[in-house]
Amino acid sequence: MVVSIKDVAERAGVSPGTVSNVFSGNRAVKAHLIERVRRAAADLGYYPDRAASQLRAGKAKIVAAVVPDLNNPFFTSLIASIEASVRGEGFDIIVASSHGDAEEEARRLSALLGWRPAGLVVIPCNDEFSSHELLNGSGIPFVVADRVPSHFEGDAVTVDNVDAGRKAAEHLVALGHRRFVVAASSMELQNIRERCEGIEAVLSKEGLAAPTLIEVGLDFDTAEERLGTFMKGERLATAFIALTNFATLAILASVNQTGLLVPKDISVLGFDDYSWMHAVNPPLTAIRQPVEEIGRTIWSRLRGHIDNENQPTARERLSCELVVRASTGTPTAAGGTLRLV
Amino acid sequence: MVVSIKDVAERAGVSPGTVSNVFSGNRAVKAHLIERVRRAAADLGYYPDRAASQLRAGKAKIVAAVVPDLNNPFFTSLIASIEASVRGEGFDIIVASSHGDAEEEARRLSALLGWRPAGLVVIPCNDEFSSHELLNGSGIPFVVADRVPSHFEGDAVTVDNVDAGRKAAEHLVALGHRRFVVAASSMELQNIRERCEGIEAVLSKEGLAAPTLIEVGLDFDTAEERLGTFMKGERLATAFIALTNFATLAILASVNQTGLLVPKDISVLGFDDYSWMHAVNPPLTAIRQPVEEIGRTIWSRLRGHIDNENQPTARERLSCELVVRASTGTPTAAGGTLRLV
DNA sequence: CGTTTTTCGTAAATCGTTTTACGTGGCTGC
DNA sequence: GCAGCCACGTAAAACGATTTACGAAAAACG
Repeated sequence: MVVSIKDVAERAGVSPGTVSNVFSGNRAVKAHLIERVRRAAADLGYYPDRAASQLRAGKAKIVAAVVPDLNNPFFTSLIASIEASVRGEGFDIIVASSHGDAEEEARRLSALLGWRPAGLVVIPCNDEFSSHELLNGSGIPFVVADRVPSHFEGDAVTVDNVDAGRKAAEHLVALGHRRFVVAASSMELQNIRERCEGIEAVLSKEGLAAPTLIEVGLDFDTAEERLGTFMKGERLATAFIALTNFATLAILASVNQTGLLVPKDISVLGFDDYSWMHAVNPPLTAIRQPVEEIGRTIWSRLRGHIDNENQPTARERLSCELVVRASTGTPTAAGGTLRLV
Repeated sequence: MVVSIKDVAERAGVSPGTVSNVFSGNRAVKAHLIERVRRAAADLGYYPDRAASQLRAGKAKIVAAVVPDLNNPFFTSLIASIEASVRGEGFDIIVASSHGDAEEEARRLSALLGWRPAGLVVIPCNDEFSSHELLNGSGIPFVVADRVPSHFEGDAVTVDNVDAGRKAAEHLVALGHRRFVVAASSMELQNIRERCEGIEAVLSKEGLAAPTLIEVGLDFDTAEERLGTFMKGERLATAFIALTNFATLAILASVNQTGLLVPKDISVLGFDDYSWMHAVNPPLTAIRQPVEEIGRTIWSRLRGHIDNENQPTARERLSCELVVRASTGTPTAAGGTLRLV
């Protein structure tokens, strides 16, 4: 029923080995035979069985990716970028979501390892990164992205998070802001802590008070809820800094709900950079992560390990960029702080 | 180097067949042997090689998905939803992007077919859907989603696009709007044509003029550009309808750029429903596609074919929902139309 | 207790490739 | 013209799992 290499060989009057060579290009085959094999394959609608091929050849031409949430545009755009890098070289990409759960992460990971992928990229769902050993034991090269635990030793690519925080804070301080609230997803995450660190470094250097910190959680709905209740309390601040894209959204929603005007009443600085951010009114000032470059870097690391068994591991740290649009401005003349009630 | 079933068998003092039975559950194994095998496997860090398993067993436990663009949140949220359905049943999902190119689509598709997946879902990049025969010939069940060519006969799940268009138009007409511009991605696409059809049906029933139609293309950047130049011309309208999420974004961007106020000067009705739409100011009225349900439906179709060789094909059509927020309102009293210059 | 049936372990065949080892014919160089 | 060497085709041995066929022991039954 399914047509195998043997059928093609028979029809073309050659041996299976020759057909294999025609398709894989592993050894030279005379032109007229190539022609015959191609025709036979086309007639029969043959395409090689990857499972068989992989079983024999040992190497996989897949890269697997595990991310915490396929509904988070940061993760999917990262996947898109990895896919773009990878497809040119004949690799397929197989994705799984850990749904933010460490056990699920381990399960998905070991399921994926069963495919013996050439490489694997994982964005851990928390800083424990308990799947760590599983991966180390597998002998399959992997790189950790975005959320990299502080103690982690292997290959990793992230952005320079403290610099990102710094850039955000410097921009706002330069505009004259003095009191900040920052909306973080979760302080359990190393990258988030680093972003905070960057902000705090700037503020303390300037002799300013530490920012008010709100942990808004990892998805939009809880973020909106927590910010909402926060807004109800009495707070002083002239600028909001978001530390993730969901936090950005949540801030925007809450600010709009309370009827504050951006940037007149309050400045908002977002994280990540998506189309909607410059379609909205006012267009959002934000810290842009170089998603494309992150994807490319991940692949080049992986690629290196695939080609060269003992390439040394490395930690790559790319830098973010502040893109200034209209949601940040000088604080209101009237005292420079605004009371939110 | 990699540990195989034979190594486990040896260590546990049983035959490979028994180990296989322990892991696959295909035949009963005595408890004490299960115990021994499990321990041996754990000690050695064994996990079954999926390629080998699939080669022998024939069946694949993968579903493959090909979409036009992994940066489009509609497609990725669909993938997320399919993944969620699929993972419970031990399937992995392997994704590819056709990058909007029919040839690439065919290439990716045949690459994926090589994995002999249990099922396949494809969102074609255009209405030719030339990969059609490739898929039919493969004998692998597949379902076409979202963009389904009119002539297509197989399994398909879409939303009821003409109804979606109708709902959008009815809402705006009820508010008192008379002149519309609709931003479509491309009229080459059946689903887009249907959405237009729905709108036009309502307008003509009400004796209103056909809407001004702009084709904004398939990604945000070209969309913004085309709408931008359109806005420069002189047009009369009180309401914008977007037919895709990128078109929504582009409309918003252009409207903001021209300084028009929503909904006072002009009403905007978006397509798809994402977090940012209700975080922005004003929150967007939009037509919501039931992404979750689409994903579930796709899987249930696929599932049916996997379990039952000759399940009849069917065309599922789910309905969209209008979610009314603040970006649509009654047209300005001053004549009901606004001249954009 | 003898017979039949069931349970469950093992050995060996098998899936569709790739790869190794070998063979054959043609070409080179002297 | 012969040794040596390519170039390239074929047969057969892998790869690591599942599955089939078989047999031994245990259970069921009268």
